[in-house]
Amino acid sequence: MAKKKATKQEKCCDDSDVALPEDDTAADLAGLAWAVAHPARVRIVRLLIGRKACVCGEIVEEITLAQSTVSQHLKILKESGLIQGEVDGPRVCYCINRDKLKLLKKLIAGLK
Amino acid sequence: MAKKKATKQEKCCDDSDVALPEDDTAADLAGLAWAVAHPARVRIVRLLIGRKACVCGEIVEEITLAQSTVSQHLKILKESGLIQGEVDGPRVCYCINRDKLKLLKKLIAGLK
DNA sequence: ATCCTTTATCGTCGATGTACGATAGGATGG
DNA sequence: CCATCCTATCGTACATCGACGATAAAGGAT
Repeated sequence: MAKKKATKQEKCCDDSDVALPEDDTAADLAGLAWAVAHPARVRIVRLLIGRKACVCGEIVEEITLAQSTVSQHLKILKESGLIQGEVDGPRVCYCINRDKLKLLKKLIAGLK
Repeated sequence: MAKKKATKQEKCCDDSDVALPEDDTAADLAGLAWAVAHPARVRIVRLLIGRKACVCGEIVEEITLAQSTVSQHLKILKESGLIQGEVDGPRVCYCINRDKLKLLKKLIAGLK
């Protein structure tokens, strides 16, 4: 039962035994991809990339969502490590974590 | 009330008015990112990149999940456009959509 | 001390994701 | 035609997301 007789196809499915390389990065990539897997979060990330940093309130103005919803998205982004929040008096100043962004790019670019 | 007295910070938050460029791509990026936002799907994508193509059954063997679950992940990947399935007799042969993969890479790399 | 501003968290609701077993559908082989 | 193999889909259960309003918490400002 090891070899099929190739009834009609010859075109499909090579049997090369590609061991999946470093499977732990799958979770890393999934986590970072998940962070940008929502349009609002993509917009936030782009906004933060465009500026050096940005106060939460400004983000809420840009994104047409309730403040609490934006806050949740910020939390998700923060948990992924893609952004960082720094308390600045009564406000919170968010900025991109360039290293994480670089890692995301590397992992995506490494898909080959 | 337009300017704050800068009580203690000077370091934070530039006010440059960066209009978010092409917001429609946010949804595209979110959709593609969503496709790889799960470890199992990352593994599937990598598997399909490593080989030219792969039958569903082989994928099920590689991924330690029930066949029905793998089938669902394949469906999600197919809906994102990242992979394509071609019926090949009783089997289904999956392969990467290189164009979509390229688009994903482009969108991620364009995050700057 | 009190008010106001800013942000995070809570509670809720509906929708969706993730996982599984069971089952149906389609194609091949005997 | 019937049995078998492969895959998709269904049904279910639980967890989580995504959205909102309301509220709490923390830090100025008066």
